[in-house]
Amino acid sequence: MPEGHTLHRLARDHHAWFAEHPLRMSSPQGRFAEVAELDGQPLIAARAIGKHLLYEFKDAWIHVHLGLFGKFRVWRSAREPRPTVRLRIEAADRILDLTGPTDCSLWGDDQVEALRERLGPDPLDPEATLHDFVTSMRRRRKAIGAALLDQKAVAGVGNVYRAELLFLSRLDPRKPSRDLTDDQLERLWSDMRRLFPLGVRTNRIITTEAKDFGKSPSKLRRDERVWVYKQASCRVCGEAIEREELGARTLYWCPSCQTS
DNA sequence: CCATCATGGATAT
DNA sequence: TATCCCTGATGGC
Repeated sequence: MPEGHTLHRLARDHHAWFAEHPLRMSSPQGRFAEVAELDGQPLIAARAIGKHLLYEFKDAWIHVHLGLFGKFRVWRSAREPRPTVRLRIEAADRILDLTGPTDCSLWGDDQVEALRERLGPDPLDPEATLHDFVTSMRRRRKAIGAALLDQKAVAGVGNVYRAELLFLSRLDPRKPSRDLTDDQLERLWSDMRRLFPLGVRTNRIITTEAKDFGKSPSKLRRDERVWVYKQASCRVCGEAIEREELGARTLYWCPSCQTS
């Protein structure tokens, strides 16, 4: 679940549910007990940058990073938290439980600023530009397949979108990032600008065209939503999809189509 | 019941 | 590059 679109969707929902409400804040598991210091304060805003989620309060932030396992659950009536719940946010009509995040600690403005500086352009940030992206990608010495996962290069891309973006551009994942043409970088950026908002709206990663299946995007089966990620054979040429480690994650790609 | 796997990333070496 | 962390769904026995 957690690529950039997930965090932006969470920020949107949590903002709608909780902003300006005084909230109960607790950490039943105890690992991030410090969040209870904000108990009773109103949430000013919830927002996402790349794969990071930030809750803004008057004098502090809560920073959430889901990692691979982090998950939110929402309840509409009272219930005991499971013992693994690391953050519980409670308003009058809703309870939000967070399990398994790598982080949900209290942050100051300086840490938030450092995070912003550390991350590359986020395609879901309206102020990010193609120029930012091109400049950033041209600075990398890595293969494009590794650079897309590097949050300092571009923020929010995860293993699924990486595979799909490379396929949509028919790019060889091993091509050095800095050797991509202007057109190739522009295609990557415009695909992210197009697909990530769709991911936020549907809460799913969809890179195929729903109309090709005669369905609405939300009706697509899991295997219809993507071109290559965890697929056995290529939708376009029928060749076997390869899987190999690149950038410390399993990359899925079509060696016969992705030669640019 | 147990092993395996997962859309991530920090840190040590 | 290797190691570690965090949870829970799944599938094989």
